[in-house]
Formats: sequence, structure tokens, C-alpha cells
Amino acid sequence: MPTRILWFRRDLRLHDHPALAAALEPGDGTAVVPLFVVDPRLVGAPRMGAPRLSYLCDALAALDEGLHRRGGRLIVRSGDPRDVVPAVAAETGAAAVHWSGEFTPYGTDRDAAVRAALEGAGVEAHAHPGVLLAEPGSVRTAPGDFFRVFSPFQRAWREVPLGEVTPAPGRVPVPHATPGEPLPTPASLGVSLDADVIEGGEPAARARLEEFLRLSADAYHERRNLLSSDGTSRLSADLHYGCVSPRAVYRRLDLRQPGHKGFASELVWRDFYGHVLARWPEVAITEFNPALRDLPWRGASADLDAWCEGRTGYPVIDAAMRQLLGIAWMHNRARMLVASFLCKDLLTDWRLGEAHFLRHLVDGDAASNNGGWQWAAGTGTDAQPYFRIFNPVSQGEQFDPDGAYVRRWVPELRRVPDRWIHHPWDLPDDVAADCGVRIGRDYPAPIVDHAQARIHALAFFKRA
DNA sequence: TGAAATGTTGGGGCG
DNA sequence: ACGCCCCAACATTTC
Repeated sequence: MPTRILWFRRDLRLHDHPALAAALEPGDGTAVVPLFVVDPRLVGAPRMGAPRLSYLCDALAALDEGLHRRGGRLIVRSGDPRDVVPAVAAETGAAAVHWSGEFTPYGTDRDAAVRAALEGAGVEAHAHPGVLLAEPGSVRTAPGDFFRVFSPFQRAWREVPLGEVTPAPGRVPVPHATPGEPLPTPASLGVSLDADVIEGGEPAARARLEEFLRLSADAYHERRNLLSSDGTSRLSADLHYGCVSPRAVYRRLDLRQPGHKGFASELVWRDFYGHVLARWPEVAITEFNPALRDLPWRGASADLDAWCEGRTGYPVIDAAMRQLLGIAWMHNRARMLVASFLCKDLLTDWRLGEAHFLRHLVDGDAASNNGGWQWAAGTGTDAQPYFRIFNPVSQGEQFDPDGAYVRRWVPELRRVPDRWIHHPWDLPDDVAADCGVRIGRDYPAPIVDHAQARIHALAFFKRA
């Protein structure tokens, strides 16, 4: 009986899984070893955080349960995949290892090394699509390079065939008792969770997709920017860990509906930044735009600490940063606002914000996170121009008009009337006394004056 | 997926 | 009736 390994990584699902389907070909006679490798270099990385590990543990448990119902189980091993994957192949006599292609710098290097080790031992290695809608490299300009601008990328993206969604396999038979470790838990991985993180795993992800389609997708284009409403999909972590396939999401959309179309466009952004990181892996470390590589960004500072902890004195910024710590997720509009504030108002290195996000977000994704930060900093592909600077007061008034978002996450401002909720420093003394907010005592004074900061930022970038 | 500064227009108040 | 001013509303330019 031929044996193959399905090496799970960021594709922790059973449905619409091209690599799994390929490993199970041609059908009944094939046994598959479903393997997950707990890689200490990823788990222990400074940019890894408890929220993502919590989601990962949920997802592995759910995957194991799904496999169990299909006659198999998930084999968990700890160690460097370069050693572990070939070792499991040797133990099980596997003829081939299948996985879903990865495109981050670390993942690309790791996969090349694993492939070399396997092939050196006479084991086939096969990478399959499934992490993105369009594989990196499948969307190109007429001359054949990758796109640097989103709109033409999206136009060309539409021409790439997606294929149809495939069902989960009925059975995934494991060949024989393959030794594995217990499923990891946050505790076993050495982290403790402070945030209230969503439940991870394929069933939870699929339930969230259904809820989004039922409740929010139709009005997505109108409500996705409202900070306090459930207008977004909340599928970011599910997509990051592959608990739902992007294709299975995309195929459920009715692109004639403006809401669905708007959401589809966000999935294309995800593909865009995947392409960018695959083509220019250096963006993970340095600015995409070479002309902006030597800006004198500020490093660690008391201002950075205030930003991280949500006490900048700007209500919408503080609400967003506290939302991040509270539920390990932040509204996308809020991400843009706080990123603009860190880069433009505080002139702080975008890499510090990027790292903070990766550590605290349940959906922290190397490609999308980096793309978003370089966009905000104005250093990336298709980035916003340096003079585009968000005003935290007017953005707050625009996207949190009744202050519900601020009041949810900055409870000390709960009693501030709508009129001042986004600029409480203007509270008249008598009103301030009424609602129990004395600036500098109950809520911080703004750490910078936005109008001044804006002028500084313009000068900062103009010099470059 | 900006915001502020500057320019233009047109209605209304008023002498 | 007319000219003048003010200014809100909108458009354009600039960063």
C-alpha cells in the first residue's frame, strides 16, 4: 500500500485542499500520514504571540477530530522540519510528501531545504496551491514581471482560473501506528493568553463564513469601515491558518452584489501582498521603495509605549490599540488609523508597529501585515503618498460617529457627550466635571499635537 | 483607503 | 433696483 505524507502548515482544513486531495490520489489504496510539525523557530519567534498560538492549537485539535472521524489522526512532531519531515518519511516508508506552497521568506527557504533533504533520500516532494486564490507568479504584467500597483494587479487577477471547490475526503486512512506527540496547548507551548481570542479551527471558521454571508456580506461595502459595527467578515485568522480556503470563500460570493464585490476585492488584496512578498522577500526587512530606505525613523520611546498601550490621548487611536490587546484583533479601518499615527504623527519606525501587530494579532500574517504597514508608512508597493495623513479626530467622527467604538474600549470616556468624544481635551470644564473626565488625570492629554505633528511629518518626508 | 489651504460661486442682508 | 459684502457650500490645488 503506497504511503504519502500530507505535511500541514497554514492549511489546517480538510475541505477544498488540493494537497490533501493529491496525497489521497488515486483513492482507496493510498494511506496518508497527516503530519504537523511544531517548529520551535516559528513558535519561539519574537514576533509570534499567544493569540496566534491559541488559534493554532484550536485548529490542530479540530483537524485531529476531523481526521479521527475519517479513520485517521493527526501526527504531531516537534523539531526542525528539515529533520522531522525526512525522518517521518523514512519511518513510514512514504514515497512522497505533499504540502500547500508557502511564499514567506522563512517558508520558502524551509521548504527548499526540506525538499532537498527528501529528494536526496529518494522521496518525492510536491507543493500544491491552496494558500492564496492565485498562486504567486500566476498574475503578471504583460512583460512578465509582478505587479507593483493593486488596480492593474486586480484586472489581471480576474483572468486567472480558480477552479472549483472540492469536498473534504470521506476517509483519510493512516497506514499504521505512527508515533506522535500530544496535541499542543498554549501552556505546552509556553505562552499564557491575556486576550479574549476567537475559537480557531475549521468548523468555527466555516460557521463564521456562514454568519458573515447571512448577516454582513450584503452591506459589506457600506458598513465595512464603521468601527463599532459587525460589518466585516472576521475571517482573517481563519484565512491565515487556512481553516477555510480562500476559494471556498470566494465561490460563495455573488459578484453582482456590491457588498460581495467589495469583499472579494479584499481577498484580492490578500493575494496582491502574497505576490509582493514572494517576488520581493526583502520587503519583510526593508522598504520596498529604495528612495525611502534611510529615513531617520524614531526607535523605541515613551511615545511608542503609549501607542502600544492605548494611552496616546486620541480616543480612536487608544480604542483601537486596546481592542488589539483585548481581543487580539483590530478593525481594518482602525489598523490604518493607528499605523498612520505611529508612522506619521510619531515618526516611529513602521517595523516596530509591524512587530507589535504580529505579536498581538490572532490573524498576524507576514505578507498582509507587511503590506499594510508599508502602505501606511508610504514606503511600499502602491503605497499612500507621504502627504496623506489621517486626522484621528475627523476619522473618528467619520467612522465612529456616535462614539460607540471609543466607549466600548476606552471606558473612562463612556460618559463624554458625542460632541467631544473624539476630542475630549476640548471639554468645557463644567461638562468635564459632569462626566468625570479631567484630562491628564482620568484620561491622558494628547501625547502630540496632530496639527504640529502633521507639519513635522511633511518636512520629514520631504527631505527624503 | 486624506486633509488643509486656496479658489469660486451664488444667495441673502443691507445701505 | 443696485452694488457691495459676507460667508456657506462646493471645487480645485497643494502637501
